[in-house]
Amino acid sequence: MSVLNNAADVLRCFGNDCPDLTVSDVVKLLGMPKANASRLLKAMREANMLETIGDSHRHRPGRLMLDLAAAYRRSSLLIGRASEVVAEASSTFGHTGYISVRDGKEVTAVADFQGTNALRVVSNIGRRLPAHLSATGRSLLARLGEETVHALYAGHSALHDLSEQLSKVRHQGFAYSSQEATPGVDAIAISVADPRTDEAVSLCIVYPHALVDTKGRDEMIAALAKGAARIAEDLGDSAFVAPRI
Amino acid sequence: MSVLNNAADVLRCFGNDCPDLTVSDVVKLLGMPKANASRLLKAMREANMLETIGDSHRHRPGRLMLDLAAAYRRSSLLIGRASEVVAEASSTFGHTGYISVRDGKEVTAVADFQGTNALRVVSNIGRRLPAHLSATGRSLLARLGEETVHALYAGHSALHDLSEQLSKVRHQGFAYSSQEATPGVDAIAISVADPRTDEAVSLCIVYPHALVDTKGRDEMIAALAKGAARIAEDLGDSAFVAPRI
DNA sequence: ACTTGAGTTCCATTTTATGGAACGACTCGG
DNA sequence: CCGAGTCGTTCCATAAAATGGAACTCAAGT
Repeated sequence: MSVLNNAADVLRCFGNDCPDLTVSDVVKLLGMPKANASRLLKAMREANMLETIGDSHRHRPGRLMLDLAAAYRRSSLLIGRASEVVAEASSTFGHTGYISVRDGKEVTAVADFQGTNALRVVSNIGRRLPAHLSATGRSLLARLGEETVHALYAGHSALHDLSEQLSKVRHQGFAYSSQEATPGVDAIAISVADPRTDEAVSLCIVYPHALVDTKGRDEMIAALAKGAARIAEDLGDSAFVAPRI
Repeated sequence: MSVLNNAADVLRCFGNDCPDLTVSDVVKLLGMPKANASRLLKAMREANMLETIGDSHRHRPGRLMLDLAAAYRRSSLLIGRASEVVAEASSTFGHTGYISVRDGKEVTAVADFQGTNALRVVSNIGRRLPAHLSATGRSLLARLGEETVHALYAGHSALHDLSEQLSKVRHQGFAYSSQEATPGVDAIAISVADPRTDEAVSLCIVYPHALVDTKGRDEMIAALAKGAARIAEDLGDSAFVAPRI
């Protein structure tokens, strides 16, 4: 089913900095004969996997794709439970929260809860980030064994640093970052898993560095920790480490 | 490219009340030989369009699909502008807001903004609703010509009622529903379009009926109307009707 | 009018999908 | 422990696709 793989490759092109695609974009990005690219996009259009923007030749994901992320969320008890916790914490503290999943060396947010404070971190749902460069990602990587992480990041220059960070996360029970991915933005993240389905998600709160002191941070960690601990207990996540602040 | 169509049909199965699919579900729903269903799901799995839940035979949309809704949002200036307006209104009034698009006779939310009030309407992003049964849908249908609506709803028993409702919407410049789709929930919706791309979106606020009187409702209409009017002006939406309260 | 670039269509060849049937894995009830 | 039922996968010859080079259209830009 090489068409399917080609179609998937096209969809993968809609990355962080590519809101739309033309036939020649696809030719360039995937190195495909343009006859194929043309027919492929046409077929994807007819299947509602893509749609053209206005009457231009630019394509974006089609209506069919709009509901799938929601279906993903609905398929997972774990995501639902985690969303309740983060929604509550986001509402209480006024900061933006996420639920994220890991996919190899990347993490993606699957749900977001906008903060209510005047100064808040803007949601970036649907953007893939390198797992090792964010608190969310590290909280998820920390769930993997030391060896698994080594295998995943074999040959990666950041492996040594990462290992140290992860053992700290494993010990603390939460991941923390201060102004790492974005200047002025701090994040806390706690992961929890559903052993029945092998899923792991990260509960994350992001907030402006200038607005929160250590005490405020610890209150948020405690709030997430409490919710995560209950989820871990209910679903039987024996690997869960209760955060120690 | 019939595989693509079959794959699209499978994805379409992830509707409102179907969080996951097995091979036999696909056989039943699509009337496909089970050999094909088995191979199709396998291929879709390998293309990351689907993934299995844990080690069961149940499938849900794959990681590849998670970012596409976000890519759709990013591809549209109109959605971005509309999101700003609704986020602001949602934050000001504390009620939940949406941005929705129409797809034939259905509407889907593409972005949502959770309310902050203790009693608020829970977001239902990614659920397809019949356009004629919601304020959001009617605000979008009202943009179509009378004839287009007739063609779209030809033979539909609700056509007569709908026509009346739509002419009211056209005249008022906004759509309103009280306890229509959900008991106790009211909604206001205003649509605006980008003539450059032929897109139309609906800006919508939903709120508990018991919490808002006519004055409060009119304030929200005014807030949405102001934002929508600015978008209409900036993008050149000449069909926009400024709401009269 | 000529060039350039993007997109589509054509056609013979190769590759892939199709679906009936056989097969393997698992569950339930006796 | 057996057999019926359900579910999913694999096999195979046939039928139906995708493939890619080249020709073609269309719309700028010079």
